[in-house]
Amino acid sequence: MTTSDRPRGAALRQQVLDTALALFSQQGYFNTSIHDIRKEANVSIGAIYHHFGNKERLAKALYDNLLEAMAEEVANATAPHHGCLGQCRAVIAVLFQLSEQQPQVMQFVLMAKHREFLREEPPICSSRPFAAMRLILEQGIASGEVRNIEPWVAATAMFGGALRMMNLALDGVLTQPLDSYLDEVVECGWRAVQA
Amino acid sequence: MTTSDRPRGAALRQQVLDTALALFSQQGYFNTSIHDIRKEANVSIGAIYHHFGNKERLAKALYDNLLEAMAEEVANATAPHHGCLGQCRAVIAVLFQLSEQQPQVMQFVLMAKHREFLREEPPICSSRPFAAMRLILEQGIASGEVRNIEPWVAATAMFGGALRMMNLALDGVLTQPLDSYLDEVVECGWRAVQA
DNA sequence: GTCTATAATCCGATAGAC
DNA sequence: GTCTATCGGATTATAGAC
Repeated sequence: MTTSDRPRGAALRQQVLDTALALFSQQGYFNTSIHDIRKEANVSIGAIYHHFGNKERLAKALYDNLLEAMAEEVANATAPHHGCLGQCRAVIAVLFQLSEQQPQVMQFVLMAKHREFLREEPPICSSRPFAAMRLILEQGIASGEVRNIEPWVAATAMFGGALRMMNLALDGVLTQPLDSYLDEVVECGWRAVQA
Repeated sequence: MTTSDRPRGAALRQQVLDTALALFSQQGYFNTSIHDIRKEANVSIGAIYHHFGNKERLAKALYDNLLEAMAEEVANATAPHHGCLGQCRAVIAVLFQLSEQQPQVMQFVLMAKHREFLREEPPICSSRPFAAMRLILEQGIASGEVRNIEPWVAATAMFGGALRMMNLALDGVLTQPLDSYLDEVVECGWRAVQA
């Protein structure tokens, strides 16, 4: 305890990111001070500012990392599938899994209002994973698997229910694990858009 | 200008609420100081604290007022309808209208993360309008109009797409007015759940 | 009820030693 | 790179006159 268990270098940087994620997702960005992070991560204020410059850039680094990782997960999940339904199901399945296994990540990446603290950030619907989801529906329309409706409507119809279920799960409203609803949620989304 | 155009009494109170809504919805709760509200509303700090006690109670008063009003709008919209589809359509129609006519209200009531600044507030999905939406689907299941699926799944499938479309509209992503998507959105939601 | 002036606190960020 | 100590500023809230 006394003899500096403190991380250093890259490990320190990661420790700060992990702690920031935990606190931001639990309390929100504005309810979390740099001092809170310093204390919880067992590092110094100076180290945090050395690595990240300021509080907003810390949040941005965290957001970029996690969003990119999520985009990768989504891309990997859909890769094996070629049909529109299969891809949609894979996306929802991986999002549900992430919501259960890394709820803090989903809370921070999908449910937070980033634009309140990351002033220059575009809306999340234009980010990589969401663009991928919209593209899947556009391709489904092109191939005739999906009805010929407005692409935004198709994407929100297919995934809107799933996203709201994730919201409920993260808010602790659901009694059953999210995975147990997967089949029904996919079925509903697909019925909404299928040709 | 000089001779005190300032509101007083109940008018002052409402002026503060209106200004708080505008600033909270545009900048977020934490990016808005009491002094910002004081300045924009053309009232004194003392008056604000006299009427509301503190910043959080101001936000709570605003939230309660607007949520209650929205619940009323939803209730009034559904009242003339008896079938499940008609009620669902009426709910989405009124939510779309409110999103266009009072975007700040929808931004603050539906899209903000209240629990970050209203610590004791339950999740919004348990609020009156959302409970009403879920009830409509439960009744639809009971009457056989809706497939026999988990009520949460049914409610999120029916309304999740519409809520995401509202999100897109409020983020300025959509080019067309929200109303123009109404038919397709309702159609998708209903296909998702209909028996 | 409304006002101004100010108190008390907290926070983000920096300085400078090591 | 990491640390501690501290600064400057902003914010919430209060005090007390009117």
